[in-house]
Amino acid sequence: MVTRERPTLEAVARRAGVSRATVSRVVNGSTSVAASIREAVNRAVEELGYVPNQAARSLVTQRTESIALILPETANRVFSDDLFFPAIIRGVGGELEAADKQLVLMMAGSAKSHDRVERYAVAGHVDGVMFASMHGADPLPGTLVRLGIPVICSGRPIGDSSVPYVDVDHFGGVCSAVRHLVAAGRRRIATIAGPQDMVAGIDRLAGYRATLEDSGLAPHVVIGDFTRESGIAAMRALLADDPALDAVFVASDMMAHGALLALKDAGRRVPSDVAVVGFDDFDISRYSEPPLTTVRQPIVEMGRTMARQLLGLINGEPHQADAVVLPTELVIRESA
Amino acid sequence: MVTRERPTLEAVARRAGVSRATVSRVVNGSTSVAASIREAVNRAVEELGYVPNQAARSLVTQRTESIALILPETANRVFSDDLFFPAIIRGVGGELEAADKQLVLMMAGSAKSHDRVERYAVAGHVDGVMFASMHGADPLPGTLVRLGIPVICSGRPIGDSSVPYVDVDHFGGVCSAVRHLVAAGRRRIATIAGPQDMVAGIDRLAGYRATLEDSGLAPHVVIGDFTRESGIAAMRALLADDPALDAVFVASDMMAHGALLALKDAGRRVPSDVAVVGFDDFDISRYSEPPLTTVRQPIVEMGRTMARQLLGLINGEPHQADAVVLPTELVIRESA
DNA sequence: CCCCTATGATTAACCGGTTAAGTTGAGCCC
DNA sequence: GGGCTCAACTTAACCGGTTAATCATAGGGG
Repeated sequence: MVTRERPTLEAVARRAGVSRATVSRVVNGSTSVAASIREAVNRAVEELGYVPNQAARSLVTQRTESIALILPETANRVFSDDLFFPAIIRGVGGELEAADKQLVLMMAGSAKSHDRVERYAVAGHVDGVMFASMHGADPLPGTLVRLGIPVICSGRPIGDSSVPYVDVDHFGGVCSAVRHLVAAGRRRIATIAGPQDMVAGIDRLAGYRATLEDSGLAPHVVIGDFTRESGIAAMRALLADDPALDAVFVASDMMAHGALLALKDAGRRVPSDVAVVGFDDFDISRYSEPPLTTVRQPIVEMGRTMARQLLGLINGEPHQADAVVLPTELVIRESA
Repeated sequence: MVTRERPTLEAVARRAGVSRATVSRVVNGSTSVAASIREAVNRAVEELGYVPNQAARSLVTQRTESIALILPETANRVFSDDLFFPAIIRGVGGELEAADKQLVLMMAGSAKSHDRVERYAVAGHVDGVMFASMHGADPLPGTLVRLGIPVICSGRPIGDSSVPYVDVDHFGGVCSAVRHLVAAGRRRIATIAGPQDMVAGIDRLAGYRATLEDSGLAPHVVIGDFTRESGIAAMRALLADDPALDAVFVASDMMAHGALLALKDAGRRVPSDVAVVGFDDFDISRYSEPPLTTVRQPIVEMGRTMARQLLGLINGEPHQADAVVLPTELVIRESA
């Protein structure tokens, strides 16, 4: 493995017959370099195939040109069944690429890796940190903010108002979903809620409760964990509790798919016996049996927005919004 | 944004009453440091909350402790419908975390970003590079290898035998799948193949052709692109060509799901009228209607193996295998 | 008792850039 | 022509580590 000698600034300078400082200025596009010299330097750069050494540059600029995306799950759980993180990565990746920043991916499930993430960020290995969808009241984002590290969360952080975030309008989306069910004449509307240690789970349940109360209907809640399996189990539990239910709002498409399977298994027809509405609008909901009415949340756009906000923070742009909330939208298909 | 002063080696050295060099040796776990001094240094490190500056370290060691994973698709296509990349990331991520290396994610769809990746790797920003599932005969991996940069591909690279890779036994998996169909008495066995600029597409089609020939049956091929939509379209085309076909091997689960939808739409029953076998064993195949018989490939394990092989290369371990091929396995459910 | 060696610490050079401060020289004005 | 300004370049200090070379000290052998 012969890691070939790479040319340094010094080499370029010698070849172009100027000083290191001048080459540096040319490379960084500074003004106040005579056109003739600039050309000579550029030619030397070209001929030698010079590429700046990022480590050396970082050492003095205190910038790494890379940002971390923290996925607060163990590496094993992330991606197992979930289409959320991939979509976030897609949005973030596109935006960072355009800004010529590198994306460093970190999983932070265990307490040990949680530490690792903190040390890594504090050590200045990245210019900023983004947290994707957190559980519970994680103190890490707040800690980093207090240390002066630019941070953005996806999803309003629980219990720490000092951390800027990007989220979607869970509440509003759920309200329009549940109102849709009410308007269709459904009266026994249950819900399969998400985990209650995540904002997405909490807010969607709150939206359900509020709308039901407005309509003078009684709530009927079972909690799931956003997986298809939990959707199946939760649907069975709901049916056991209330065999006469005529609708269910499910807090994620994956669980909704599980619910559809369980309903079919129980001999219920969708939507004639039981109407089903999901939340996410993943591909899968277009192809489920029947196609799923669901609340679309713009996950890729959320990733993009997070990246944009973070880049703004890093560049010290003023008047950065502390929170950005993206709209959700009810997509009506056949299940309700 | 008050990026707080971080303590340096110098500060720790002063506090512990020793030289910088000694602190460096303690931090890097070198032997030949007296226990008493080691303790004093460690205490100082603790008290000051010292974390080494990676840029400074990289500058001298020529190591960055991070490795790149290249996803050779545009940021927009990756993850749109595909569960392959997430699984690779999961495997790679776990293994790298254990080795305390950072994962830098790069999308390399456009020619421009292709360049960017090359420059980035050549600039020594990463200690090694992994390519996930490539299209066509991409020269980049070979280029990097020739420059002395450790590289591993997922999937045998087309047209460049100098690049080490990790792959699965596409051919063997497909053979057992098609033999299973033949053994069940199917005689008009079609296939929906994958893109023919990818090894996964090519090898799976080759396996199909070989097994069919062995059995004295006639092949019937339509090409898809691994998406569900292409599976739907391909299945329709196959049925139009040969309404009497009694089985189809589909080169990916996503396309197989599309095929199931198209078959249902055409009024065919699965498996009684038409048997269907997929390839991948994604979650979705357990829950399709009917559950999908498919060839399981260990994608997460592939990611893990790639990471392990790359780490071996980076550490200059001898006798590194040039190729690792992981086994596939036929998972029989209800569709065939 | 002296010299040699082993052990463990320090000194100082170096990695490859950026940038403040200093130098040079051309152009302008009186 | 001399002094001043200003643009354009060079010099040199610095970022924060690693490590080869060097030095100090204690212990052991003759």
